[in-house]
Amino acid sequence: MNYSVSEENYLKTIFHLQKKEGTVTTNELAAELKTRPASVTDMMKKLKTKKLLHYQPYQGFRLTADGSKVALGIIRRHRLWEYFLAEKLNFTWDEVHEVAEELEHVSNKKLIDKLDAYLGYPKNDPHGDPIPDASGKIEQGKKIRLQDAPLQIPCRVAGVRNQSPGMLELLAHKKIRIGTILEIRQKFDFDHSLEVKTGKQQIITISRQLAENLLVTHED
Amino acid sequence: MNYSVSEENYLKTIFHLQKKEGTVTTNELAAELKTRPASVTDMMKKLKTKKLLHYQPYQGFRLTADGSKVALGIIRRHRLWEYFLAEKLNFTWDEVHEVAEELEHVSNKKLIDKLDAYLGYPKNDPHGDPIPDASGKIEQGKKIRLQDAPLQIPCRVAGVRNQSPGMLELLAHKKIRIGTILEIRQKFDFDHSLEVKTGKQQIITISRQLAENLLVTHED
DNA sequence: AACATAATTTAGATTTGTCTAAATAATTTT
DNA sequence: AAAATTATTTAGACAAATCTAAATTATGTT
Ligand SMILES: [Mn+2]
Ligand SMILES: [Mn+2]
Ligand SMILES: [Mn+2]
Ligand SMILES: [Mn+2]
Repeated sequence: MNYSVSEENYLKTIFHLQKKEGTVTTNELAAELKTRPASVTDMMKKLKTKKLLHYQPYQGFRLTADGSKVALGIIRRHRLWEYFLAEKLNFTWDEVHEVAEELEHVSNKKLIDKLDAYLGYPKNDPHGDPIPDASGKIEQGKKIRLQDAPLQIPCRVAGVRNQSPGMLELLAHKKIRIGTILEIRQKFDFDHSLEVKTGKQQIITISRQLAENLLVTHED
Repeated sequence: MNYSVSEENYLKTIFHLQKKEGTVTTNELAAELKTRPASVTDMMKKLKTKKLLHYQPYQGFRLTADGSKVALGIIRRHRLWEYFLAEKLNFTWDEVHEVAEELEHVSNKKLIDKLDAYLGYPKNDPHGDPIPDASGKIEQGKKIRLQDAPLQIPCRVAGVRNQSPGMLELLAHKKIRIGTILEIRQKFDFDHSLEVKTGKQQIITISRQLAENLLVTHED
């Protein structure tokens, strides 16, 4: 019932990767965790014997129901701490991830549930990602890329797919944050750039690269 | 500059033990950490090569200045988290230690300093122990007469009000020095004598005259 | 289908932290 | 001072997590 820091980091990363495609490969996971494929194989064998993973050699892997449950617990802790750091300790949203990466491994249930209550049961972390509740249930607001959002309909920035310093710098410059309301006025086929109206009625231009990495939900 | 959870637990425990007596022994430390003497010896060698410890085989050990500095950092984190848990998350004072035992190992300086600020720079943890500041300085409690110290609470001999030869002879005989830890077990109204437990777990009797002239501070 | 390339696994080594059992040193008792 | 006891260290082993290099399996190309 208790997992090592290393096991937890593997489980969480597999959970995220398998959302994008059904199944995760050895090299993919090694790249994401900055480790070697041989190390991944070793860990996959271990997680399989613990029944947290479906795995047959050369076939890729995905979490079992038990594995997903463990992963959701880690993600809950990670995102609650991110919220705490941003909301209570005044960390900026690009600083919180690194610290939460360590705090997430303190797995005392009472601590996390009390933290949740103290924070007022927040629904989303500072990056707009949903926070699983105490039972592991996660609210999926259907996030789409700004690029794919309909014209003339206001939507709300709910997350980013990329947290590179360059991206964050650009967002800061354009004054776009989680929660910012955007409405696409026009799409230009030539360079796939967008002309967008902000909540403050300013007209700005958003490049294809940025529009691909901005996640929005329907405003309501 | 970064230490493992295990190294940190050793450093912190040595710091606490060496306060009671100048030097710490292998068995003492093994008992406190619930490990084996052989494991302690292994770790002592490692901490010595890292220059955190003074250690010669069979001679016991104590922290170097560097080692104490690291230990104080761990104690600062531990006690700040204890304060947070009690004050903000409504943990009771007997629950906080166990959780802080894990949180103390998240050693991000910015996190701890921001937490400190958020909590309003508390001076003491929920057990009354002083919290070291960001530079590692620890506030020593004010000196009171042993006679006026609370029962069942360990305190530290910090001075004497009287330095007559007779007093010093008596102190030497009872093996009481500056730094000795004493805990009052019982106060007798008839003659105002005290039954006191020493740091070495010996039970001794201290007369009214002596108790009036011994100055102690709250431990730690 | 055969070959080349890429992905994955295996074999064997390393580091960290722990353990048991045996050897050695220090301390206490006689 | 010798013997007995206790404390400490050493030797050798093990589990966890990682690595490199080599072997194996899968995939893509001609
Ligand atoms: Mn992590
Ligand atoms: Mn996040
Ligand atoms: Mn600890
Ligand atoms: Mn405390």
